Amino acid sequence: MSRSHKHITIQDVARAAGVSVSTVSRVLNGKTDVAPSTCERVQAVIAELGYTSSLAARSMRSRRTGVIGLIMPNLEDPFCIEVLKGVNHAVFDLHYDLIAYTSGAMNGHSKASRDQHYVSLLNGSLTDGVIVVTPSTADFATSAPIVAIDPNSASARYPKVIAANQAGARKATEYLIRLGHRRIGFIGGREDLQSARQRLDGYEHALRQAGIARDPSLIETGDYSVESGHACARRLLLLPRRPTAIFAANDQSAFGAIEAAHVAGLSVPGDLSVIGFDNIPEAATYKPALTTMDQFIARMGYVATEMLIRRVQGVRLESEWYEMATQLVVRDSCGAVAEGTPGMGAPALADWTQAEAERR
Amino acid sequence: MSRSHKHITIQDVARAAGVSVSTVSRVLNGKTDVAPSTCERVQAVIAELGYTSSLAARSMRSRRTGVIGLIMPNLEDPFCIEVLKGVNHAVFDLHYDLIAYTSGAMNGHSKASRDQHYVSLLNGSLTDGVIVVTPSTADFATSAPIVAIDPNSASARYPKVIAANQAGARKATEYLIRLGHRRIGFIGGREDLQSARQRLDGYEHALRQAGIARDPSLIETGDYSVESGHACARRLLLLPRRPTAIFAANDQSAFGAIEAAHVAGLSVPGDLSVIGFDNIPEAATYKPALTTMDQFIARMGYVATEMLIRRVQGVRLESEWYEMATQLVVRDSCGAVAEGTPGMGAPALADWTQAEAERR
DNA sequence: CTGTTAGCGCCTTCAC
DNA sequence: GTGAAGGCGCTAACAG
Repeated sequence: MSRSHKHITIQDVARAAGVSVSTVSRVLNGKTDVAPSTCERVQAVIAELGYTSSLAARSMRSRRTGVIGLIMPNLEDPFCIEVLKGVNHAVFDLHYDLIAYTSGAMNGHSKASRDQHYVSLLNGSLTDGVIVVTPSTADFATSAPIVAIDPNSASARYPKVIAANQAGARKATEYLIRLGHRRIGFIGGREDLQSARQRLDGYEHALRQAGIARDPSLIETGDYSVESGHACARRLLLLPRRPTAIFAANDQSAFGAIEAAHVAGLSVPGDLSVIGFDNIPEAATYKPALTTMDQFIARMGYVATEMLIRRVQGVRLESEWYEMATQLVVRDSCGAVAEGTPGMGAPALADWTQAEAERR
Repeated sequence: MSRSHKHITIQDVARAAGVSVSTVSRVLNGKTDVAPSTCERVQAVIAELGYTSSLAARSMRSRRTGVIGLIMPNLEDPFCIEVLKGVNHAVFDLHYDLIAYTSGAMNGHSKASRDQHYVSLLNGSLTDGVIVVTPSTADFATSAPIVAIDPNSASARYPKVIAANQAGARKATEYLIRLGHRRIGFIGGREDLQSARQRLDGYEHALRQAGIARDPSLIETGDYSVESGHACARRLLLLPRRPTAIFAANDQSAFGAIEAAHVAGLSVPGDLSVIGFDNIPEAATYKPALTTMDQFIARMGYVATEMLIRRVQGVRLESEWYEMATQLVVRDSCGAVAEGTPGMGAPALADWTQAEAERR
């Protein structure tokens, strides 16, 4: 199988088969103008030598490489992982290859530096096109097809797929209202993301619709992390009149909020209802299982890949913009507001400080 | 920022800076023999044009590309995801770039076809080296450095990192024994994996040590999936004398086992103790939180990356073989065996069929 | 049908 | 210090 320790190239194949490199190249690319006998012989040699053409060389010479790139800001983020799964799936179905690219950014690499990496990949034309998750820039210097998932700016000029955030957030809030809640806290996310703003919109819209007065103190802004969810929820629960429900704009914030509730000695959903957004896999196994808005993240990845590959193949997209519908997933973290809910109208302060003290 | 729609190449930079391409190449690669003034000017032009050298061209010409590859068999697998995180982290710390490669395998692509992809990547010298997770082949036809994580065969000739599976499984089983369990079921995994066999070894070793007779009917072989864990546990629980505890050789099997227990109307850990292996993130949030052996998967990825990069840089490894220690993580899925545990000595059949019927 | 000839963008001698 | 020339592995015109 493996005997040589040197790269074996198209030349080696040509020599072994007694033909020229171009002939080998032809059979490699499935050109039809090759004599069957020659073709067969070359195939045999290729198989025997275990030769595979170099992506680097190939992509330098030809337009099409058959691989698409995925650029993700943060591999620790379940959202990205879900996207990755969906893209992976699509790439498989469509007979492409995937190269997932990350500049190792976990703690905020500078945007400029990340963009540098993006361009590097694109510029290299290593890939036929690229999917960018929550891009930090609205404008890439490249001619290669790009599709964005959950872009940060409405002005992005390339095709994008994004969830129906406004409608989803509205539905989530309405669900809480239907459960009898009137004081509903909101934990938002990174303000640079379009989706975060849309979810806040949806929340406010639902409240207005229900005739509930807007209370700015019920609106917290975090960064979509568990920690920030915890911190935001803590502030909410310390309010003179604490909310009976919290809508966290992503699942991780919701986890943080539930954590905070437990620290405060509040039970979920008994004393506090919490609804999330995303429906990441952990939501189903969390304790309590999280009621949330599914935005079908993996499917977003799948759709984005389809769009990209269509563009790569020169097909005009019927729409530059795909909106993924959302769906309420009812699990165990929300309940109807009880008549005499403890804490209703009083801060959870007492429980909290006691609980905190115990943790020391 | 982005104005041109054409790839801008080193030539463009050279022209704009009024120097030759070789000079640009020199400053690009930090050669010292360039006049400071020239260097500065070139840098400025590079920045202004937003130029980045093409990975494809670079990797074709020079030995070092500064990127390492990661080949994973299956993105749906939490194990792989964890490895990915660890590798990503290390790559960041060591100032390399990462290209994660997957042949889109979810449903078993043939091994041959996957290997084809592996070789393609390696052969292309796009990367300086590659990390392979649970490789399906013990022998790659390439000279590029490789490090394997959790290899399938002891005979693999390249450096590897693997958990102390035997010792870990022993500790897990001993823990169950210490809890008073005597009938301990085992749910194993893919037999092609070295790790799976080692875990079975550890289990049997611990039993022998404790003077517990070996009962082949207590040993089930699955494939590390939730479904197979469920199926295996079902068989175990249907035994004339069902086990009071189950050691599942990975966390997903353990989840499946817990599922099966619930379907049978058995509570965990009340009626049945279940311990896993891996400590994937879901283990902590599962209900009940899973007691398991931590094998520090992400750290395995980190270590593998360090080993690989050391090899890439020509440093001789002190050892070709890194064994990751394991550690017991006690959570809520195991309990002491109760005196009159219901079902002890009797199959769970009655409950089962009833429960199954209800699900229809 | 097949071989020959140009490069793709870049790095590396080797001159000047 | 800097430029010119050659070639990495491959594909895409051209010739035969």
